[in-house]
Amino acid sequence: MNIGEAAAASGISAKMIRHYEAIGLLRAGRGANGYRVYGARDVAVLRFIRHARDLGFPLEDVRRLLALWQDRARASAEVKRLALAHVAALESKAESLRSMAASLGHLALHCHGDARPDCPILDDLARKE
Amino acid sequence: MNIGEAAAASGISAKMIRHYEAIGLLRAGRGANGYRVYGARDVAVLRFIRHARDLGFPLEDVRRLLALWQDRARASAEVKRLALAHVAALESKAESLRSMAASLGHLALHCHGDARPDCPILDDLARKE
DNA sequence: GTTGACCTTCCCATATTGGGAAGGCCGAGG
DNA sequence: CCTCGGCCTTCCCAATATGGGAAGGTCAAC
Repeated sequence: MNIGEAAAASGISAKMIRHYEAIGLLRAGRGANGYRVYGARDVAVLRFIRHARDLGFPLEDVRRLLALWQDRARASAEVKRLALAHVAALESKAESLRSMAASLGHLALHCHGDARPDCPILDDLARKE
Repeated sequence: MNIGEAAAASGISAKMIRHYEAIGLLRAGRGANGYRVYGARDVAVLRFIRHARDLGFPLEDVRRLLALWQDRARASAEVKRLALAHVAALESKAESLRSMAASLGHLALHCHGDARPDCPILDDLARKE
């Protein structure tokens, strides 16, 4: 299977597959013509990566998860530790965004939003502090 | 006032002040020695930028907000439009992160997290699909 | 007049994904 | 046999925002 087919099978673009290889997340065999060659196992790895990315894991975490996945003697405690740390990071970031949205939403509530120039949003951004 | 003092007064690093100037968000005067020179008005602009960044506005939005702020004939409708669009973007991203956290948290609930290798988290990442 | 704190510009790095150019390889159809 | 479309290769550049650090100029104080 060439890279295009592996991309279609895994849901990761060919561009990113090459990138993941460049940063050492994968290895790919090469055919006589220099083309990368993939098998079912490689596609499984790519899908694993995609699922981890879909959960927001940064690539460094993905690297560790892949290593754990491929280590039959792993302790699930290590996986759980990584996962819970990531959950905490996600929640923290979500809360930060939610808080920004709430602040700005509150300011917008008091903005007429018409042709007049008065605007509590700009007033707040211009506050001294 | 030199850049260091402007940085301290505005809460934006000197590094970023130079960057903002490089991308045309600000202009700064120069002294005879080539040093950038800032006044109270410049610091007010810098603070405006910082407040907008604190609300998560991307720099392109900050550029528009600055232009609106400095336009006495602005319509507050335009500011409100920008703000509400940003609120929607923030909420959408927050929801996306929250959803990831929930999915992963749910998986982690079912993971023993001990010395055994079985792990529903890895099983899920490795699912075919 | 030297020292230390400040300033300058320029390059590099982070993390992730994509666009696009220049060129090689392959299979199909004329 | 030749050509064309579609795939592959590598390499460079783009975006987000921020910071590190080098090499060198300036200034104020001692």
